[in-house]
Parts: sequence; structure tokens; C-alpha cells
Amino acid sequence: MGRAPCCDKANVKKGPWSPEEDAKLKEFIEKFGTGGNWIALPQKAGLKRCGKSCRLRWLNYLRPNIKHGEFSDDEDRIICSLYASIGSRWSIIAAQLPGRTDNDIKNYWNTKLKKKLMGMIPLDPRKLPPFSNSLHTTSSPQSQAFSSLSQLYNDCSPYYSTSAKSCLTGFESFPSVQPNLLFNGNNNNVNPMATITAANHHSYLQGHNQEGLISPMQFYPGKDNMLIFGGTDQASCSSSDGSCSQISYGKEIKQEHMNGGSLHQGYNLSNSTNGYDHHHHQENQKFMVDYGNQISSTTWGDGRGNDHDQKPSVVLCGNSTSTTQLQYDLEEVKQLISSSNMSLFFNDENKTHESREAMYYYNY
DNA sequence: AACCGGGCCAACCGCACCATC
DNA sequence: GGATGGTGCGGTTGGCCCGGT
Repeated sequence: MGRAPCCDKANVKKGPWSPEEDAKLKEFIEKFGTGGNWIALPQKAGLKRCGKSCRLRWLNYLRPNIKHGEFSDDEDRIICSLYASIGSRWSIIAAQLPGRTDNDIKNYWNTKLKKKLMGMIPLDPRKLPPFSNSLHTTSSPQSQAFSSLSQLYNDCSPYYSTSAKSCLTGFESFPSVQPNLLFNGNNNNVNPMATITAANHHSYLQGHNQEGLISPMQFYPGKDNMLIFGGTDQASCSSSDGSCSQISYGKEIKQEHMNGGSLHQGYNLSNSTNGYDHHHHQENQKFMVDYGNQISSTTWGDGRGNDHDQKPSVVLCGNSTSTTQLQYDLEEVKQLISSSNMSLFFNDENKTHESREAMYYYNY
């Protein structure tokens, strides 16, 4: 027996929302809140709409602090770097971009950003050299372009940890660690005793005058070459629904399995929205980014064998025979994102002095 | 001016998860 | 422990807009 429909589809209006409906919904929610029950809301509000439709309209359009319009370069960077790490988990990505909705980001990615990136990909990306452990030993553009995830973090996602400037500060505090090794395939070089603490520094976004409230992260190269991402005690407040979200990026990044090492990360994420909390089912999810030779797989799972395990899992190392074009695209984009040539894509001249400084440091 | 095709975006749909009974 | 209902997520669709012919 199938599920009962969430509403009487015959008696609900579909299609674009009229200004009157918007006003009704907005007024009702501002007065009474959602009441924790979207299904019942349209009836109470006098709307002939499905509760889900109301929720979507509110979250994606009507709620306060929604940002519409052009995405900034910083937002591009965040989207790309997160996409490279976690794939199409739009809600999670949206949580890092205040005022942006998952739908917005999804559309933006599918219609613009992906194409922007794909436009940079050579004809046959599979013929490109793999991510190289000889990072920084060659200066050819191509080899630089396909260096490693370390570059991704250099250029693309310093917000994961700190501002570019605070990266410097953080790393300077621990001179025994070469920052690029934290994400280099050659994890053997990670100093297991080194700890990088950036808790007191502003996030990358904050450093760039964005509204980002991303919690500074801590990297803990733990024992056995584990890298541990630890959030600070401070909750970040960056949910796309304008609420406060708290992200504690997981417990560990563990090197295992892969010849070059892999990055294994679990994270917890919870949102607190207008008086009610919902713990996302992503809790305890783990993702794995292998970057020893190439990005070889991205695996989702919460250890319970649910659907997250079915996220695209791709092997580009030549031992996959069932990779679809779509998956190729995904990996192509990921690979590209992982390249140092992101700076080309992201308009190098727009880089802040600090980030250039950071790159210089990283590439030291 | 009419037609066509592509891009973009709001909205819908189906599914999975979680809480409650 | 199973059934049910509510919620959230990601993929897909449909329609509008705009530029090109």
C-alpha cells in the first residue's frame, strides 16, 4: 500500500504563487509561525495550497534575509569546494551561504557554475595526469591544474578553516606543519603531533566582509595520521533558512584504504530554525575523498546502509567500466575544482591580498 | 513580426528519515 | 515493532524570457 498523499491534490492550487497568496502566507507565518505543522498551515492561513508547497515558498522566497541575484566569487568558491567534497548536498552547501537556499544554489550550479567550470575542462580529462604527489615540483600549468586537494583547500576553501590571513597565523603557530601537507595525498608527511588551532580567527567569509558566520574550524592531525576537523564551541549561524545552524565537522578524517591516502570525514549538522530544531539525517554521515592519485570515489553513508551509500561513486582510475557520463561530469568538475587553476576561473585579480599571501605561503 | 531554441528559475514530485502512536 | 504522518532533501519539470534567425 502506498503512502497517503500529503494533501488533497484535487483541491490544491498548483503553479506560480500570486502576490495575494504570498502576502497571506507571509502574514500568517509572521503572526503565528509555522506551528511546526506545514500540512495544517495552508488551511489555517486560508490558502488552497499543499503544505509542502507553502513550506517551499516560504523557505525559498518569502522568508526574511533571502538573498537573490548574482553570486559572488567567494560564494562560487564555497559552492565549488563543497561540491568537490560532498557532492550535491545542496542543503549543506546552502547552510554555508547565508541567505541562499538550496534550490538557488542547485539552480545556480546546474545552469551556470557547472558550465563555467566545464568550459575549462580539456577535451578528454581522463587523459590528464592524475593528482600528483609531486605537487609543487613542476610548474607546468597542467600539472598545477591537477595537483591535489591541497590546492583546493588553498584556493577554494580556506573558509573550511580560517580566513586566508588567519590560516597564516594558525599555521605560523605550528611551524612543524606544512599546511599543504594537510591535504596532500602524501599524508605520511603529516606531523601527527601538530595541531592547528584557528578557533579564534574569523572565517574566510568574514574576512571578506560577507555575512558568513561559518564556524572556524580546527584541524587536528591526530594519531595514526588522522586529521580531525573539530568545530569550535561556537555554533555557526549560516543556514540557508536564515536560522542558526551548528555544524560540528565530524570527528575525524582518517587516512586509510588508498594508496595515496584518503580523507574520511564525518560530520554532524543540526539546524535550529525559528524555535524548533531538526537534526538532519546527515548526522553521522561520512564522506570520503580519496586523493592519492585521483579522486577515486566519494562515498556517502551513515553506517546504516541507507541511501547515502548510493550517491555517485566514481572511479576514474581506469578500473571502472560503468561510469556514466553524468558521473564523469561530476568527477570532471570535481577534478577541475581540485585544481590550482581555480584561480584562473575565479578571476585572480579579485583575490585579496591575504589569499594571495596565503597561497604563496602554501606553495612554499 | 513570428518562430524557434536555449537558458533560467520557481515549483513540483518522489523518496527517505524521523517522531509519534 | 509496525504503521502512520510530517518534514526535508535532491532530482526533475514546466513555463517564462530572451536572443537569434
